[in-house]
Amino acid sequence: MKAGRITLKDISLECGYTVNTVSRALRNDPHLPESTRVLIQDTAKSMGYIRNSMASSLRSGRSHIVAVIVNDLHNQHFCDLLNQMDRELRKVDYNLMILCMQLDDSLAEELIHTAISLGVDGILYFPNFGQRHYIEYMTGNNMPFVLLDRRVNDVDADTVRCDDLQGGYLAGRHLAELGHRRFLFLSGIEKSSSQMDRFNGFLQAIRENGIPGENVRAIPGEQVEEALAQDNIAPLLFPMDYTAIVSFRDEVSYAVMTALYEKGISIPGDISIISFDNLRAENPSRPALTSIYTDRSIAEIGVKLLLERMEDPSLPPRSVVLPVQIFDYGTTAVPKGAS
Amino acid sequence: MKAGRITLKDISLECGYTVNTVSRALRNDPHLPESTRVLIQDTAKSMGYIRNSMASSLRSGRSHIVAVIVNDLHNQHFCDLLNQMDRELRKVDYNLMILCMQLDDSLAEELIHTAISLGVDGILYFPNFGQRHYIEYMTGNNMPFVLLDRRVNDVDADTVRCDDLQGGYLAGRHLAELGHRRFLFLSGIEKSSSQMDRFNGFLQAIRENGIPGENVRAIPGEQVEEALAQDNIAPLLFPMDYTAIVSFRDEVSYAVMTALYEKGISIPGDISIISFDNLRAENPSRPALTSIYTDRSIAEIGVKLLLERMEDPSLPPRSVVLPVQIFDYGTTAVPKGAS
DNA sequence: TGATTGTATGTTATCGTTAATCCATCAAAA
DNA sequence: TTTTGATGGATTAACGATAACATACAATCA
Repeated sequence: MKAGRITLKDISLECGYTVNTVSRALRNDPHLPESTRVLIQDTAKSMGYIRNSMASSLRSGRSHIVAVIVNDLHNQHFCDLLNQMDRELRKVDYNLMILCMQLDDSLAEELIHTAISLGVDGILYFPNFGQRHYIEYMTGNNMPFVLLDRRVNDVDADTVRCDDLQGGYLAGRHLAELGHRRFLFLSGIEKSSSQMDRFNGFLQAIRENGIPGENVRAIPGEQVEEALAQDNIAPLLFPMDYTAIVSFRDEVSYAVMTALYEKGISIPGDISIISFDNLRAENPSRPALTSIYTDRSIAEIGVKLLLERMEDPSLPPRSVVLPVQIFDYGTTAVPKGAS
Repeated sequence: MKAGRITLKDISLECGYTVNTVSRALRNDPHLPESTRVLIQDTAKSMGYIRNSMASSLRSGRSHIVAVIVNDLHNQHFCDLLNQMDRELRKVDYNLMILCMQLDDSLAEELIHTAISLGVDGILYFPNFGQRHYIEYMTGNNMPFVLLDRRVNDVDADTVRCDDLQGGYLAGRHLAELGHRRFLFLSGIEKSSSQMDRFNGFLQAIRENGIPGENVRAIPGEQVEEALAQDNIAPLLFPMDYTAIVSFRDEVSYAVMTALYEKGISIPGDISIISFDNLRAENPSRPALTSIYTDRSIAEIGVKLLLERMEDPSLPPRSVVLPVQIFDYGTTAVPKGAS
């Protein structure tokens, strides 16, 4: 019996072929005759051989690992996407490595650094705002990558994201058509392009319905996030000078719903609520919520673009904008007393 | 300018030291004089050097990666723990690689295989039931590992888990003392040791309070999970021959609460509900829920045990059982009409 | 003064795998 | 017969970093 890990050399000794031939057999090199290949593969299996990926990657230059860099794992929206990516990548024999920046934006560069150091073949990146610098870091190191969920201004790179402008528009039109005239808009983090687009789309829709922009009370994203973190979102909801709430992501909506329940305010009887993201599509354990989102294809398409980019770095940059839909799960209705 | 990645050799050429000296400088070898080290490090930095971890790991035998193998990422409980692990590991300059088995139990072996192949330094493993085989696979390959959240019968390995027996007991005692006599117990996946322990602890507590075991209607875990997946948990709740619900994990509890709300049944007015896991500890965006859990230390301690094991494989196996507490967030009360 | 120690480096040999070449052998084609 | 071309494989040289050992030179000590 051998001490450490079994290597190609051990197999080579065992079955009489050279290391090279063993290597090729285990990689299913078609130039080897069936019989040799089977013999070697069987021997390897019976000896409990496990390929040393580090050596393999070092030599071949490919690691078969894709890294995804995310903000954190507390957002179910992200987790769903990660799951889907993992599935997509596994299909084509890649591993997904999740690198999490723990809400600390400055970790992004370090994580990209780590990914490059580890020799991943590509990076899926959920950029926050103002991260051109990091993106140039990937470009400078010839690292294939795809931007997800958000576009980054003035950066010409592969991107997949939802049509946030349309999303905001749909939300606004839906509520306006129901008869709502005054709104509370709970923003996401300021300056993210998703945020801006959704807000602008929303404004456009209500204006088209003859509602002035002043009828929207918008709470800055920082305030919302802070309130959420402190489990104290109720103060943001008063005075109740509106009949409908639009919130930037489902997590916030759930917190709001809970706060309203506690005050005895009914949804959608007293207040309508609509939000973004696609929690519900993947996670049936949450209460239904009227929401605007696209399906999981953002993960699927992101992976697809990345694989293509890895294959051919000279491809022109592509940008995929996924259409969104409104899914009415019953948290919106005509405003009170207006039926 | 150089084409591919910068290597030690490039730095060596640039600053006149040998590759070896450069390598040592970048690893902060104390035998090098300050001046040389600083010079080399500065040169490396200005050239944009990024260490090739594959080559480094291959030679040194250490990858500075720890893998964690999880069921899936839909359970917020897991995601919280992962976040915490990541943080702990980053402190000591390790990377966490999350390998997800997509609810497909048979993937476990493949993922362990992958982890070994990638040369991770250790594995954090959330075992499901009946997985001695996989554990032996790690042992057989001299891979340091720690079992989390669940014990595996007859396996003598480092383990960290919550005291599920006590958890079940606390739940039972709490409800019995409030005056509840008939219960609905929504189980987790059958045969998991957590499940068994919680149920047994629960039974023990109510028996001590003079309540017969028949007063507990237990729904098998498979049925619960299936209902959850189909977003149709309501049928399990009828007939309503009980006044309190105990559910195996918070996700289920939320689904149940939603279902009850929809039927106009109030919590805790009509029905009390109590559950396990520690969602709330990390995620304030969920409604409060009377729940039994320990803190995030399961991640912290798991990482600690693993690091120790990696350092000294000859250590005797250790088993840490974390105490649990009941956190009463107001979803339990005296049964209706009993006050 | 010669021996010894220590400091600051250079040399050389791997780690395990894969890529690039090269070399037999044998059969079919010219 | 010689040429050509598959077969089936062996040889050799990397990939980039690190470990073990060696060396040169100065400082220290008996």
